[in-house]
Amino acid sequence: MNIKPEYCKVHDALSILVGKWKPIILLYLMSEGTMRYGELKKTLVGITPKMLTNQLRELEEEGLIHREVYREVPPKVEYSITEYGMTLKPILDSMHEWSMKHKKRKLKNTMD
Amino acid sequence: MNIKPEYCKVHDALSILVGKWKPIILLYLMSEGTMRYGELKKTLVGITPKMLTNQLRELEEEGLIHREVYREVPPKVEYSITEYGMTLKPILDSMHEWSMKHKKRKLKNTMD
DNA sequence: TCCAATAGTATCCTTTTACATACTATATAT
DNA sequence: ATATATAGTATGTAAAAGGATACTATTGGA
Repeated sequence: MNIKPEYCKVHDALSILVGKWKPIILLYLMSEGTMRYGELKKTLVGITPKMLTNQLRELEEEGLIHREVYREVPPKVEYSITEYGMTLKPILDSMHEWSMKHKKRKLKNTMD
Repeated sequence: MNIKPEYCKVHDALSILVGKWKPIILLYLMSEGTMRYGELKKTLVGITPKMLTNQLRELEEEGLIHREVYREVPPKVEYSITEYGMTLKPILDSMHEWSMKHKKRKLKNTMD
């Protein structure tokens, strides 16, 4: 265990999951296999196109998802989870399990 | 699995771990048991007093750590992990394990 | 009487995230 | 010729997170 946050191993895993929509995008792709841009946009209620593109690009840069472009008109782009992305599943699972067991939702969130 | 990030269970666990120094503070308290403010300050190289207090207060609000004030002069305050805080250990462990296995540190980070 | 030690506050500033809204390119079908 | 569908860009703003630096209260001991 080291001193600076960047040297903390936990920080490495955490940092690639941080982003308002990243975990949920990963979860969807993990369970759906493949989704088109528009499909994701419809699913992630409230996300702006800019934000969606941004989150997808960052996940892609990390090698967690794959972006497949079909050269058609109108355009078609499919996103899918990579094998590497799949390695995050145990982490997401442990968080999901923890939340189910322990998290009493806070008042400020009940209204959303 | 739901649509808005706040409804995603993973988000609950994630959100309480997010904060530049939170995971590392939790890890230290988990392994050391109890630490004084100044001890944490010395350990977390580069943290400002404001930031340290802020992170500690947020962890305390979540019930993850306990703050024990000794009414002495000079002041003495001890921080310790709570039982509830300890429930996060499996998550931190899974992240640590993942990082050890998979994370090839990126170039931009090697210089820090 | 003044200093040291501890656990913070107070203020101001910079950087990073996220949100809102409007706009674009292009082949096909009408 | 024009509208359509899709996957984005562009631009500007607001909110949250984090950083730098200086300051405070207390009191037992020199």
